[in-house]
Amino acid sequence: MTEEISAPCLLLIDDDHDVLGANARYLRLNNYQVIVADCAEAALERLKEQVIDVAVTDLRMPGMDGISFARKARLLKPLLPIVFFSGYASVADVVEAMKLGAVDFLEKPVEPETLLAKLSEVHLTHRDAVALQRDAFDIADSSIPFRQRVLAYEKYLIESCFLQHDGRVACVLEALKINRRTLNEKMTRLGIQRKS
Amino acid sequence: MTEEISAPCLLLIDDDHDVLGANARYLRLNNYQVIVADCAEAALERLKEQVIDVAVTDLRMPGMDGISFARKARLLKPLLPIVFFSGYASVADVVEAMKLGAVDFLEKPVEPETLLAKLSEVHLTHRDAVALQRDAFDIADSSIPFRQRVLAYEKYLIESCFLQHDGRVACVLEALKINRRTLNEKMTRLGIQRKS
DNA sequence: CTGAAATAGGCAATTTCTTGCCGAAAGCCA
DNA sequence: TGGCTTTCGGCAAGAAATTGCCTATTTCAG
Repeated sequence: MTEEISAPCLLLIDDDHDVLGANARYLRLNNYQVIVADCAEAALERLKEQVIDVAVTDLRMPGMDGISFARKARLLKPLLPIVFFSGYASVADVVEAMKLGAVDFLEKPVEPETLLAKLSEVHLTHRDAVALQRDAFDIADSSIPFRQRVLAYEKYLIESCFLQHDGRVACVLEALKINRRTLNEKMTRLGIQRKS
Repeated sequence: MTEEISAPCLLLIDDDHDVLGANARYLRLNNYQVIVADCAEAALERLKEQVIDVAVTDLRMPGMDGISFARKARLLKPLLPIVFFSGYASVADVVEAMKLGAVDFLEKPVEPETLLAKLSEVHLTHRDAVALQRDAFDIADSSIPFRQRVLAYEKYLIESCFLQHDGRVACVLEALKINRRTLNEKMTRLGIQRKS
């Protein structure tokens, strides 16, 4: 397993100090290392100076809003998972946020339990097919080397094939018309784990 | 330039026949080749048998809804740009749709002009992805061997990189971080011709 | 037309990938 | 438990890809 055991580092952004404090406390109790910021500007500073695994931000804040924050954050950390929450989000807001690569958009009031559940989901799925597809297919980022992209694509092909065939190796071999040893080799090389 | 002059092929899905017909007419007048489907099931059939550049679907439909459609469509065509529209979308709906790779989510009523504008935007930003799909995925109803797919992907990567860099080999080498000899070898093997 | 810069390709050494063979481990059902 | 099926991995030969070196060809500005 390549699971990291260390506490994931979370950047929590909310202009409401009470909510911010309460959520931070709850998450700290649940094995998160939480960094708080009460505005987007401060959050960007934290982002520059620390290694952050995931950011959770309010949409509407005085000063810079969540969308603008995400836009700037993307420049700093292209792959940072960002979770939004807001009480009065329009469809356009949500679309914009998701286009900026938000992993989810929660509606206020956000129960700490919900947030926690969401975070562990993020932790689990972020490396999954979606991220892979991004590596393999995102033309916008032209800075990814050829080899890396091809490998990401191979990984995506194999993983999606496993998904489609319910994890049966034999079926995958048949579908991809690939030698079993080759598949095994590639899975080892690409770090693909079979999940039941 | 390999610009295609042919009309982009659009798959329009809506269970309301009146709206469907009206939009289809309008788009056809504006140089789109429009294929209509009044339910998701029919749309999937069209997707299997035809080369589609972009799909536009209602969210709420009797039978399979837009989200389920997108989920299945993704398996067939990983890169198909899908535009959703709906009158009463919840935040969760929009999030789900965007996670499935929707390029946008419009709110009903959708003015034909808005849709048209959105489509040309999609056409601009997804030109490359659509090209890849043609080369690497349209042939692929999952029965295409692994190796063949990877080669198609490599070919796409190289060709699109040449497009982006105006045919300059040196720039392509730099962008893909690849050895010149390797690039030449691959181009020979993959049958890639440089065009000025 | 001329020379510099960019690009292509032959050759060969080296590296990497593929894959058959065989035995072992894991999972499953009666 | 015992046998059957599925999957995995070490080993090694063979196949394919990578890449440096050197030279030929093409392109382009002056």
